[in-house]
Amino acid sequence: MNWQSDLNVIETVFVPSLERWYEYHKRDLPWRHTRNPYYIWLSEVILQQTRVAQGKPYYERFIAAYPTINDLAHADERELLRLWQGLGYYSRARNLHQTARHITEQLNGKFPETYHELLKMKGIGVYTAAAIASFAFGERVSVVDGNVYRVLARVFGIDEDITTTSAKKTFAALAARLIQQASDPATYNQAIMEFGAIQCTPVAPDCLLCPVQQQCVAYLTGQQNRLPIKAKKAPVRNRYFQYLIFKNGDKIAMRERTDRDIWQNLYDFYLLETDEPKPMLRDLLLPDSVNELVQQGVLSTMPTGAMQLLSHQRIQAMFYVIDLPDKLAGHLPTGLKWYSQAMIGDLPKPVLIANYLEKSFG
DNA sequence: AACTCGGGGGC
DNA sequence: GCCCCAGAGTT
Repeated sequence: MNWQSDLNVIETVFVPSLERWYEYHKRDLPWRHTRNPYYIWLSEVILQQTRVAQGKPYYERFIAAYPTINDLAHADERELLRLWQGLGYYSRARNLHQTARHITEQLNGKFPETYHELLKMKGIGVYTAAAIASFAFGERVSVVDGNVYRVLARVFGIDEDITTTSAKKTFAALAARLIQQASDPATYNQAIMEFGAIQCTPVAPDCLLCPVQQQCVAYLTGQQNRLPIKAKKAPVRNRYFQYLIFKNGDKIAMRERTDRDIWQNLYDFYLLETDEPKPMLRDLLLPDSVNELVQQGVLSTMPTGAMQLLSHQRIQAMFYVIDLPDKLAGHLPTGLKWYSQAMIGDLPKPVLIANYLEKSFG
């Protein structure tokens, strides 16, 4: 079935229907009370792959901590990551910082105002560029996010796999055509996303009260639960982290993660990763220098375990606390540094580590 | 085109 | 369990 044959009929009904629906059903969200491109940008980056309910408190904290892009540009990166802690995808925070500096220093503080200029910024891709361009500057460019894929796939009965490049082109072309019908591009873009989030939900969409029910191919053919089509993701990778937590008095040894891996620029402890579970400290193959520290230290508490589920990894961690006498405090493995409890509170940490610290030392 | 990058919430 | 969330960058 070719959706293009029905497009002319549907599009003139679909767009105004969504705009009307939005006017009545839209949520009152803080970033909807501004056209300041800096605030819009901040909200959009926070909301990438993140639910509104999760991102909202972060948005409030960020605009309080960094009221202007100039403030963000001059922020301490560690403090910024600490504010971002728990949101995940930490490269978003690093790119945010980098782009704030770029705009402040290279662009003389002038925020890019067009879709194409916005796309050049680090951390601003096709979705975010379209969102800022339309919301802040009124440009007639269409956003295509997860909500839009779902709504369009259902209403227009598109059964291409949305993870493929060709499908992305199909949806982008359709969205670009639809927004030509919009009375206001910003309102329409927000409307279709809000509609996907509230009405045309992934599971159990509210078709009975849907304003475009009679225009929806999926509803009319009973395919709401089949569309959109999406290829399954690769299974999650299992990883086993053995953490050695060196203590000296009230100080704990931590290090910044700098490898090309998860949690870049966040802080954790001395880590030995193994390819299978190693619940016994004595089974760990440690470097000689580290092993010597372990031998001379005191295993001060029972080892504890924890699991952290990411979207693409399942991390099973063991935590071994080792008390070091003063005379060995200067012999930490490379990269580790001593931090007092108060200092650790200011360090950005993965949720796995923050939870552990809270439970064991909080 | 495929991989990688977090964490949480809903069912 | 499984899916998805106002995606982007790298390989």
